[in-house]
Amino acid sequence: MNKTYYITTPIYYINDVPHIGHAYTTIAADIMSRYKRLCGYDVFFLTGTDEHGQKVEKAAEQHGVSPKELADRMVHRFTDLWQALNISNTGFIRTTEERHKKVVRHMFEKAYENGDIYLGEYEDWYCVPCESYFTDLQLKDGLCPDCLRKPEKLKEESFFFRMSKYTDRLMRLLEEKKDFVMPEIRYNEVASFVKGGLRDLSVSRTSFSWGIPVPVQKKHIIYVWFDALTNYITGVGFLEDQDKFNRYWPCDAHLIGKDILRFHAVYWPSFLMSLGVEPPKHVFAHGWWTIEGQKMSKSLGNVVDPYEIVKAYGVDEFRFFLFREVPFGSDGDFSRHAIIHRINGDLANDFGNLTSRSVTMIGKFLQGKIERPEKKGGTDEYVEESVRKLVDDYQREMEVFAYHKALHNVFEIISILNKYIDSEAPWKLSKEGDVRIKTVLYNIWNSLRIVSMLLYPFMPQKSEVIRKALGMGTSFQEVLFDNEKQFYHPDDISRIDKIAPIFPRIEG
RNA sequence: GGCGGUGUAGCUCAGAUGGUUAGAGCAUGCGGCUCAUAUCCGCAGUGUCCGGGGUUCAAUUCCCUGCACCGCCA
Repeated sequence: MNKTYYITTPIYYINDVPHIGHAYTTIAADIMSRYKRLCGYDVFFLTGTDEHGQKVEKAAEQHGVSPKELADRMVHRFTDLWQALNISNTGFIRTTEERHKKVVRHMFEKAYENGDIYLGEYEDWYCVPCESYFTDLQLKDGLCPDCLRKPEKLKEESFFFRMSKYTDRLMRLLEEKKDFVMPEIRYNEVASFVKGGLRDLSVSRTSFSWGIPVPVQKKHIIYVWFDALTNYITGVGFLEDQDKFNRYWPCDAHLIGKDILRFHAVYWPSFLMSLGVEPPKHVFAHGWWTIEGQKMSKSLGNVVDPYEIVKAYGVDEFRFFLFREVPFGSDGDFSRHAIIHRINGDLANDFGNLTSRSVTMIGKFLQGKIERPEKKGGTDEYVEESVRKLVDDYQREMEVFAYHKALHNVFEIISILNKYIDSEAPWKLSKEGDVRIKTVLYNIWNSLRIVSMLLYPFMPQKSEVIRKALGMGTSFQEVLFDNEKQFYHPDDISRIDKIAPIFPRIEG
């Protein structure tokens, strides 16, 4: 394998309780990873946890343990969830790991040698729960604009990164690569931000100690972004395994929420420029979920626990819903009603029922075998051509993270198949002893096999079940998209027959 | 305050270098089939395409302006 693909999620703050937002980004990355593997890529998929900072330090104090102990305890909340959600990450990084600290120190030293780091003084308002600094102007009636709690006034010595120096180079990067930031609306935001000129960035703090000390002056702790973002190069072996690093870097895509766009699209590339490392190819910022029409917040108590959704509706159903319901990149609303509606409409009625009726007919009319077509007629040609075209469209959309459009194409195929069955009425062909029934069921079988592959990145488990129901002995993990998207006659499949509903309707 | 976005059927949205009856899904009503998970298929709709003005033979689509909502920045 010589084609590689490297995709990341942000590293999640270890102190957070994982919610639908964390799940969303991670599933999105998993979908692309699985899709790229199908296409024959050697995929590196990195996620992890950000474990430094004042909040962890304070929480540890409260629990009477060391910050590292606390982190060790908390990290399972994420790793367990990724297992429950069927996340196929190939790497997991924690910022407390030695390999990471080494890279952060190296990056700092390099920048220092370049003259990109200097000692200055930092004065601002700091909100502890949000771990964010605000200027006077940003405060809302003297309170933190995010959480409306009272911030602390801080004035301290701090190291600064000379980001201002990189304004022009970033501008050039943006002009040369219009898809550096996706979707377009986010690109525009970043471009206008950079155009306004970049200010130097405070990259150290003396107000807490849980973090990576500045190499030249240990009382300073390297501050969040200079530490956290670095994980993306640590995770693929920077300084440790140069071959691996060269193999995967530059990263194909950093998937993030829109709230951390600036850090990824502006700070991170400028850090890399200072280090003399290529910037990533794409940064994709997605939107936010509201819950039952309301903003998700701890105080409202409406934070959605992904485990509960999975328990209530199923992993694949949840994964599917997130990307079928809303264009990837836009905001969306999660509601009980909406997910049930999707499951019943798209999965049970359209797709599940199509699968059921198809395998039953193959069992009943062809004794569970797929025969070679002998005669064409009706809309046979149309179906095959449509599938071919829609598969191409699907691939085009997947390439640009337009998951919703990709899924739209899949459901277009499903709709065509339901109509095809209706118009060709295999039960009638069977009764009349028309050999074209072989052709019709051959087309349905092939189309369905292809559809299950197209849905595999979104619903890995259910797709395998369907593949098996279609008599296939191999799993999607051993299959190549380009081979599998063809219509072919299978000669070594097991007998196909009626199966229990794969997506039962949810009543009530 | 600066920059950008959005406003189209009951709901969610698509759309047209300006040109015959403006589309899809869902929801609603009626009809059909029986292979299928009371599933599927067909038919039927309804729209001041945000308001106002302009350009044009012709604008919902272009321009200006107003209103509403949203995002980024200060």
